Amino acid sequence: MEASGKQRPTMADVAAKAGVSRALVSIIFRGRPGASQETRERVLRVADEIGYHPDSAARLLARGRSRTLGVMFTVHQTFHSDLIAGIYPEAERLGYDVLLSAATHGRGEAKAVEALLSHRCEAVILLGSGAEAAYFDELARRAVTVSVSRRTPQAHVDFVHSAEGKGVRQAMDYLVELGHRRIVHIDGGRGPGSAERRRAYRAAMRRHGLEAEVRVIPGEHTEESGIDTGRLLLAERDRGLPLPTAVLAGNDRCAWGLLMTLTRAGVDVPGDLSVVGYDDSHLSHLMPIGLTTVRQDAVLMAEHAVRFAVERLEHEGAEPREAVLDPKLVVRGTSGPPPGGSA
Amino acid sequence: MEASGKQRPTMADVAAKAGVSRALVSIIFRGRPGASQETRERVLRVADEIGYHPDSAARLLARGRSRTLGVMFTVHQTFHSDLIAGIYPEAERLGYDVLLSAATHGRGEAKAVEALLSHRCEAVILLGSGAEAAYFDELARRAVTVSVSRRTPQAHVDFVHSAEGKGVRQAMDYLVELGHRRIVHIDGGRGPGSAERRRAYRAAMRRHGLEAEVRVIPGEHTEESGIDTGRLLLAERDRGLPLPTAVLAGNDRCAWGLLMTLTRAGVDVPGDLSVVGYDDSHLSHLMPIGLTTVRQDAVLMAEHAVRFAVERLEHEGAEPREAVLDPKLVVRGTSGPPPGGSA
DNA sequence: GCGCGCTACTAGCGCGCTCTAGTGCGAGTA
DNA sequence: TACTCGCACTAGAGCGCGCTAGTAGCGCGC
Repeated sequence: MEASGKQRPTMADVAAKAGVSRALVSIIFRGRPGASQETRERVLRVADEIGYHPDSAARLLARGRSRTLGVMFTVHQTFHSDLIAGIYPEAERLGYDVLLSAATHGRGEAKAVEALLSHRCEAVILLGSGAEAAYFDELARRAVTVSVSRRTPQAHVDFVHSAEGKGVRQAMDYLVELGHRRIVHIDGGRGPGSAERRRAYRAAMRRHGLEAEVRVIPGEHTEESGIDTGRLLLAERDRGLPLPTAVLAGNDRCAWGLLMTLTRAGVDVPGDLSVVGYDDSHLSHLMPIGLTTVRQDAVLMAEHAVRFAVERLEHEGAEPREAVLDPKLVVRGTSGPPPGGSA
Repeated sequence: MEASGKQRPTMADVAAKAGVSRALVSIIFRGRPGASQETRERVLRVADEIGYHPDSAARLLARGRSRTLGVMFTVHQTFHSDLIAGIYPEAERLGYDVLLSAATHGRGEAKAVEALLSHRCEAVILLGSGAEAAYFDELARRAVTVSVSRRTPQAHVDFVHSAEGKGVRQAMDYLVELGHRRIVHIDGGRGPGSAERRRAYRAAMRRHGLEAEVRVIPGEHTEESGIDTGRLLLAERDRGLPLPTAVLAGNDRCAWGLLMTLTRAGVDVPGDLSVVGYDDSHLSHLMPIGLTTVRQDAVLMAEHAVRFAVERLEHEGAEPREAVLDPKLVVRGTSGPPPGGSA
């Protein structure tokens, strides 16, 4: 057990010790027919004894295919964690390996993706990528590419996202029905889905005859953004302006920041103001009074993404596809009728 | 651009097109001396033209060393995100690649680690592992192993963690000095560092002559745990029992859940009750009034972990080491004097 | 002219595995 | 007996690289 004498045993070691050929060991480890039951058991036992574990790198090099999916995600994006949790089981079910690479501050998406590609991922699944169509296309030339959440219609890759419009519409209809009129939207800037959500918000307001009340506050998909907006609204209130009666946040993280800020300042949610999020990331049902939010089913989205990738890999020449999942409004504790029964 | 004609170009392609040998291309891509400036530029240009990118799998197989660090983390653990963000730059600085593998519900640590190992990671960095000493030892035989946050003294691996005792002591001294006496601790169950924190809490209470007030509420390092505790305390209050004046949570996530629950129920933090977290994960300064917490410097911890791994890899036979970083109490908005000036 | 050192480059083996094209052998068939 | 067939197993090429041990060519000193 010296610190660094870690000579990994190889197939040849197993073969020698079991008194068979290397090829047979390979057959056995791949679970192919062509070995008798006894030999199979003996070889596996020997392998276990000497601590043999197959080497993916060599395996992956030897067969042309790597059967590996690369996933690019952004650190601290809670919804990405939900997606990752859904990707693993589906990939495993289909016999694929998963490699993760994170984009962080100082390590851009491109770098994260490059790492995946250089490890021979056959397909890349991008979670909430902020890249442009040209980049998607370039990527598509190198590997099967699936973009989750971010839709860039021009690009020649698979997309999985939810029908942002429908989600927003449900939320808006719900709020209006409760009597809200002063409904503000914090948008997600260049974040995935933001443009569609913003557009749907505007459309819904118009449809309900509330165009005069339309107000989009620029934001991001971060807690900071919600906090900033909270401060902004409180400052306005202190200057005598009325608070909105409902806020549709860009995503759950933003809603959360807003909620914290307002609640701490004594604003009663949902008594004084309703807050609706977007994503239904695992945080939202954790909030003590659950967050009313538009649910994107992370597991379903993850499964679609994996399946798209695998199908494109296994059936050559398939055209890129798009999965548009129906989001669903989940009413929890942060929403209710506006103060005074109507705005 | 057919969907799946992705024949990656190889070194041989570059060599042929540039009219040099494969070996020279290799030299150039490794940045070794032995090629003239012009040839270097020409080859790189050609490589770029045909879209050549080196293949890690082959590279890794060819040189014995993979120069790859594997990182096992748990999905949804915010602090792990902070650590990951710190690991990348340090690894890159030292010329190492990083592979991530997540443990999720249904995909245990062992599985996540196995994936890393099979991709030939030379070292494994475990973030907040819940494994036992025996597992660490077995792992240590297969690869250099560094455990972050979780300390298991018996095991023959490197450890990076913070001086839990010191951190808790600082927090407790601070609270007591403010006049708190009814200080409750929500522990982290089997979570990393919990045992030490619990012990330190008890010791501090005793040292301040408050053993009669010692109260440890069993918990976990999750938001749920904080929420549950919050409900428990509120229920007690409703039955006429006094609230504690301060709560030392197991980590920030737990503190957060508690904070949400209490705040929503109208408890004034820090007026009625102070809350202190642990970790200083990026959430804590995001809370509208920042969370008073014990700061573990994620970046520093990450750097230590990477350096430990690399040093063990490059200097054979080095003995396992332990880095104990000093945590530091960060006083923000969730703590203050107890109601009435003293408990 | 010769050996010397230096730079610029090449030949070819081997990393640990997969996979195609086999070989040997006993049972079944005519 | 001669043959085919199927099963259990093996030989060996090759995946894309890294790397050691070279070679070719050139300027230099004597």
